[in-house]
Amino acid sequence: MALTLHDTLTRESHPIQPLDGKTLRFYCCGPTVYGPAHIGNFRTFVAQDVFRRVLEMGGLPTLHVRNLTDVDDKTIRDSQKAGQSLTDFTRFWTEKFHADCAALNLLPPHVEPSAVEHIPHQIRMIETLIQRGHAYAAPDGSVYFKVSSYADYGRLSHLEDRELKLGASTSAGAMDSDEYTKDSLADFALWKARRAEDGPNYWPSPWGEGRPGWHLECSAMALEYLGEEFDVHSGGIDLIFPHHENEIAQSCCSTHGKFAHHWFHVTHLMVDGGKMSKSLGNLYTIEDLQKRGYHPSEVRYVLISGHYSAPLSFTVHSLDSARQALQKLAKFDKALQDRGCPAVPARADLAPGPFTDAWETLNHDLNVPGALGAIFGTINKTKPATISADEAIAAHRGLHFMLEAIGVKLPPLIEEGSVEVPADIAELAEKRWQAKQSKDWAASDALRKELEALGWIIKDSKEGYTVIPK
RNA sequence: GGCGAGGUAGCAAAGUGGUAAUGCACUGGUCUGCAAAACCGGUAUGCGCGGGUUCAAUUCCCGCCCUCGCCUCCA
Repeated sequence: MALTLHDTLTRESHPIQPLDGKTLRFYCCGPTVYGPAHIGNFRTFVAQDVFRRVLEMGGLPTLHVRNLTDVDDKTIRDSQKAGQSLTDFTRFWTEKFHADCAALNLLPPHVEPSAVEHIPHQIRMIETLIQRGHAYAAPDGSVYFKVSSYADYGRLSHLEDRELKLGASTSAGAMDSDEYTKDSLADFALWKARRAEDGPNYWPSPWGEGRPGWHLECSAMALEYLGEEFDVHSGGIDLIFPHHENEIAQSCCSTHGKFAHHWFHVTHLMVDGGKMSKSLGNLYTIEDLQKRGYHPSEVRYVLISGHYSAPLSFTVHSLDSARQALQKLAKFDKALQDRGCPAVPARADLAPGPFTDAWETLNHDLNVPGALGAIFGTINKTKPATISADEAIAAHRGLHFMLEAIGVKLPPLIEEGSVEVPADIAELAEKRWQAKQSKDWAASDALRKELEALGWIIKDSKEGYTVIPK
């Protein structure tokens, strides 16, 4: 079964088939490591992770490249502010990013190149662009890409004649002092001349000391690890313009290839009805949510619960909903284990089985929410206690096939003593048990209500009771 | 102004030219001293608004309203 995926460039869905017939090669724009990534950033990385998992579960090997932007205005500025070397500063945030990725059950990319370690590659690309007449050095030592030299500029974003529209934007960027030496406002920097405020962060180049522009690193590293043409390029929807447009221009003008054949863009996570952003202060990190008692697996579940192409409304409450949904999955798994299924089925045994409709839905433009609906549909009509042993095994393997495809790890069941009960709650619960034993129903019920008001539920059995959070 | 996405039950969110998945929440029943869990059932005559095409539209077409994103370095 081939995955079909919408392509930003053609605005149509296409089956995903590897250009080389063997391995699906794709590039994802990675994080700028100058602070903690927020869950909006992670929506994109999670969607890319699902993309990769679906291909691999479908039997297609992948080559996944995702860069680290560890040299740019923000990393340089904030490392200096922190009094650290750029290397130490970006290493710290890279490690934090990796920890968050692991917590979210993201598969590590096969290659994770660092921009600062590929400056020679970027310089080589600039030299080629200058030789071919697509770039020029300005008097101050910066180098710019000449947008007018590339006829197809704007094809991805459908933004053309951009200069005519300048002024419509409220951004102050265009007036930045950086931009003074450009021939045209549309031109963008390939190499930025050293500035005093960059401190020790500059590198030698044929045009003087400086550092690479942001857009260039992705073109250079994609070329290095994926070649002149590769299958899919992905990122957040806001990168379409100018970042991806610029990448296309740089790559197509410096090589003989067509660069990425398919563009996969993920729409933003919405919070408070708008885009989550640092400047608006409505930004959540994984750590923020962990402090509020949520597990990253619950965050992942929320992030995949909307289709990647549509805005997804995030609320803290949605994490509670995710927790219950995950419990439902875990309970189904437990019921199948009670029928003799292994805790973790062998990967080689995984097959969609009774979850085939969910698998088909997932392969239709990565429809995770639709697939989740189909998964629960199958669960609701599959009664572990009454089906045959073979059916139980098939259901178990199918469930785990789907969980692997969407990257969901089952949580421990809440009833299994995974939550610590505070001493005062335990004491109240014991008092209620005593009241119940002496058949003092009034006192027993009063204590139950009291505990419930405190957020705890008593679950009685013949031998005793357990206390679980509400 | 240009380009793009979206408006489906309390919340979230799929979907389709043939009469609305799923999760959470809520709720009725069985069970239980009462609960919980489990199981059985219920909860949008309706899919932003107004027209049109059609035997049939939430799904196609036209117009309109609203929300959101991008328009130079934001996933």
